[in-house]
Amino acid sequence: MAIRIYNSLSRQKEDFEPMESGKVRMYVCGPTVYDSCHIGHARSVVVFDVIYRYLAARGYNVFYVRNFTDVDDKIIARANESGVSCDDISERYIQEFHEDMESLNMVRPTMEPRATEHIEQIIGIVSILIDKGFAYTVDGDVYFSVEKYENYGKLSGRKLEDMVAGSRVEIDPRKKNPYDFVLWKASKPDEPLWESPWGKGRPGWHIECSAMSAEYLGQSFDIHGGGKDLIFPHHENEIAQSEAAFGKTFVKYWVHNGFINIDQEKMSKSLGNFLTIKEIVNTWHPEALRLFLLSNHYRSPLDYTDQAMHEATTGMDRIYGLMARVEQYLEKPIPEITGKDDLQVISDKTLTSGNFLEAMDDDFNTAKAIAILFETVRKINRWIDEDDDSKTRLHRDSVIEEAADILRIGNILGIANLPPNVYFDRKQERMTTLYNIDPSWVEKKITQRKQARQNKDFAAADQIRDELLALDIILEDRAGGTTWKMK
RNA sequence: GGCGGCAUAGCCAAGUGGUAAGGCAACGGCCUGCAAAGCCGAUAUUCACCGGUUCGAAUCCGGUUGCCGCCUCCA
Repeated sequence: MAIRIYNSLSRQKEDFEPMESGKVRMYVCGPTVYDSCHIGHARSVVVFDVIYRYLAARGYNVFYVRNFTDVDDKIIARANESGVSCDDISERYIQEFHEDMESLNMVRPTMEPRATEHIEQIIGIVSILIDKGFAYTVDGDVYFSVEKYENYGKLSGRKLEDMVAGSRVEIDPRKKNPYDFVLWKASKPDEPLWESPWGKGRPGWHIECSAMSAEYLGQSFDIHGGGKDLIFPHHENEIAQSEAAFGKTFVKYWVHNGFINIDQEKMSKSLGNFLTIKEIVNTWHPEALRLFLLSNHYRSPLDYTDQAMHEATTGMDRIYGLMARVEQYLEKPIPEITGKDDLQVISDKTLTSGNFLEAMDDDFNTAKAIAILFETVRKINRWIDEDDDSKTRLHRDSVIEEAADILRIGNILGIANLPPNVYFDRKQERMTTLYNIDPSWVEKKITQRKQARQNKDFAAADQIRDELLALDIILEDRAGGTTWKMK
């Protein structure tokens, strides 16, 4: 059973066969580090995180590169605005990016190279392109000549002729074709610069990815990913540069994730509807965000709303609620049940529940995978319900087996891997802070209510419960005592 | 103007030829002092609309309508 991946280049799903058997080389465009990361970055990064985890779980040895663009007009603008160096800006946002990634439970890529650390390689490729006649210099700038590369437009599905006709591109008289793009920019005052054969300057945007991917993955590699918006011009230009320079197929499978809207509106700075990862994670549990992001197919657009996050939160509560219940049922903590096995290889035989692998093999259908996860949750809840009356624990083995599946599936989706009490404690902490509620006061109320219930004074007990409910605090009377949670 | 995508229950959403997953919400039942949680049950004769192919279509083809994205920095 082969993994099938939708290839943006061929516009169809293809059987996945890596160039080198058992090994996958994957490059994903990382952020330009001039500002905080937003939910759009989160989606891209979570999608490829799951793809990475899944390929690893399917037994591939995955070499995963995600770059930082740390030299760029926007970084320079930021630096000049705030009177600090470009390095200060990029350092600061790289660090912030790593914090965000950690909060989202992201696996670190094999390499996280920076553009500025590969100037030598960039100059090397630009030189090759000039030597081969694909690039030309003007006043210290170097441009790629799109007309010289015959396949220009093959990824984005455009023809040069069509594009020039209805073009919105400003005409730069120094370019031979309006779609020629800059490989090397002559430096202006107050800009970072490097020595080059064409004078002092800095790399253009697209060339760094060609240079860094070649450096770590080779001139041909398996998977190149990024947001849909990067198809044109960024990835189109990468193909042109790399294939022109190296004379071989650049990438076998192009994978692009869809965009996020906020309340049905395109997210943009001008509309002021930008949501940073930090803002979201302050309000919602990071795993709820992951669940939300993975609940749609990765190529579809996805609408971020408070309601959607609420639903995802309820979903995570349900999963962790089940896990807590399993612990109670088996009288041991979850990690003991399964053993701690991060990214272990899984096969048809490993998983007993549903067709998780089938779902994921089909172009990483995480929505379907999540459905299987919930079906498993329901199944286990049912078994435990059935066993509640008996001392025989008839379903004990099945519960163990399928609870382990939940962890394995969760491990690939990057959710449900916390001990349940940690999840609920953190959630409660976050909520009580957010709502400004004192947990010890709640405990006091619960004790009062317990007293009332023991005295069969249910009116008083219910009054306390209503009082707490008014503050969005929900009580649950369980065998072991009353627990509470925030709505 | 060019290129591409989407339209499935109140909402979100999977499903690309064999008779509609899953989640949220709401409803009925079990459980409970009552709740909550959990479980069970009933919920789309039907997949924007029209036509075609087929024994059979949400799924393929043609057309219509509506929404969206890219073509400029963008995940």
